[in-house]
Amino acid sequence: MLSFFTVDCLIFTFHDGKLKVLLTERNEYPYRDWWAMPGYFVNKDEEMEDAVNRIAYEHTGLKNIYLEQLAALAGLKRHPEGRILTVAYMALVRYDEVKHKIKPVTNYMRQAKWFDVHEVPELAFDHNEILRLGLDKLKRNLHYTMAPYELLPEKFTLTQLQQVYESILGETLDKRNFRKKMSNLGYLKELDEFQTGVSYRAARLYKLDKKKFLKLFS
Amino acid sequence: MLSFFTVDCLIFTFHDGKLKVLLTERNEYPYRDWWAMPGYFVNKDEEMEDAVNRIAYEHTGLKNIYLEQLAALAGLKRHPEGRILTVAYMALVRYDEVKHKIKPVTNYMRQAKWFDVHEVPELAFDHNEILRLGLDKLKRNLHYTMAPYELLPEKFTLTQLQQVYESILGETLDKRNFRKKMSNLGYLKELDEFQTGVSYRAARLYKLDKKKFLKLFS
DNA sequence: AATATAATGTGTATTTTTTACACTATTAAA
DNA sequence: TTTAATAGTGTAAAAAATACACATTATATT
Repeated sequence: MLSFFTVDCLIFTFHDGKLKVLLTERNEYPYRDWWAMPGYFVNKDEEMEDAVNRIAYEHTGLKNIYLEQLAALAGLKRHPEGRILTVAYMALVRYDEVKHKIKPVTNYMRQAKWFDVHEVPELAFDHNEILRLGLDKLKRNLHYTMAPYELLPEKFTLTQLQQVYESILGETLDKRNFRKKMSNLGYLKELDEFQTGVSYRAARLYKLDKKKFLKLFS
Repeated sequence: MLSFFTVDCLIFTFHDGKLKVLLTERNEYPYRDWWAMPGYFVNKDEEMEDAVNRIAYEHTGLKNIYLEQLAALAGLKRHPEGRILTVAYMALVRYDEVKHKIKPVTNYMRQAKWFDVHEVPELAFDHNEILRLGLDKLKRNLHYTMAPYELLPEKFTLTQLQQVYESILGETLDKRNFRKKMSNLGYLKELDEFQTGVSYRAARLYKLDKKKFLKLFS
């Protein structure tokens, strides 16, 4: 009737045209030296979401990030010392906002690293399964949620947006059809600004019109 | 770091053209006399899913039912005595298979009753919110899951199937278009059997071809 | 036997959405 | 000025979704 209680958090971002997930190298029994998703015990008087935000903050320096609950896992055999119930979340963050080179504030992990979601090694506990759940949920809800815009900078190009879609769906999309559809949806604001620092034609920047988006999906 | 640990289970079925949910009247502090979804503590050495199955069995007499996890809720203020983490599930059962008039095997509840999902009173704890989650998930996943066929008898009429869709979507559908689409999907087996016991033209019975369904959605 | 009742079962035309497909324009660097 | 790299654009065909109404059939009633 009583159980240990942890939260784990998949932290996704988008960088270099690819969907990435932040993993940490464990420094503690069990699964010492294995890669795992960030996670830890929920404090006695702490709300579960606050615990997730705390853990995400420790790894990214960001507060008030986008969170979705994925699942509760409570298998008696998850942990050698008995049941440790964990509630898994996924967080979406903008790569350009992340404070990199955060020094580990705890000693239960050594380093954190962004992995391409399709190049993830075998992880501690059931974390590969949780990653699958996260990717599935992203994919299933892609068309109804702001997820793509939580992964991208506030101002983004249509090519970047298409790459987000492609990396979540795991398939390539036709450029003309993609742009036609996005512009028909009507919730992208075309800006009078352009990409800078590229050595080829600069693409126009867009941003999400949240009001129109929400009007459409609620 | 330790928390009490319960499971709660929305049990849905379909009867008389309507989607129903099983609720119980509590006989215990807190929320004594309130209606609530079935749920109880998970035993120390019991898997979480086994606990859900146990609770569903106590209320329906059915084993091996269709279950989906909805969410974990762990608010510090859910329960006056402190945090009680609950993992909410939904179960789908066939009304014709349910053992009705099950006598309460426990004394923490008085009676159980099927409610039309749109005529549910104010419930104990956060159970109205969980019901919303369940209905939302049913709706969102309607087209990819076997949910409609878990709610209907094994052999069903197209009208019944359409009623399931309508009650989950909360809108009426065009009969001819619905039938055209279902038959195009190709996973319904048309049987040479007909409804009995009706005082009007008997409708043809169908059943789900699980193999074809799974081939399509995995 | 005739009639009333209640639900079953069926087709077509229109609109909307999705798909397939290739070249010119622009910018910066070499 | 040439090269390299990506941006940006339209049309035709196919598929899917929508709107819409009546004849058929089984039973119950008179």
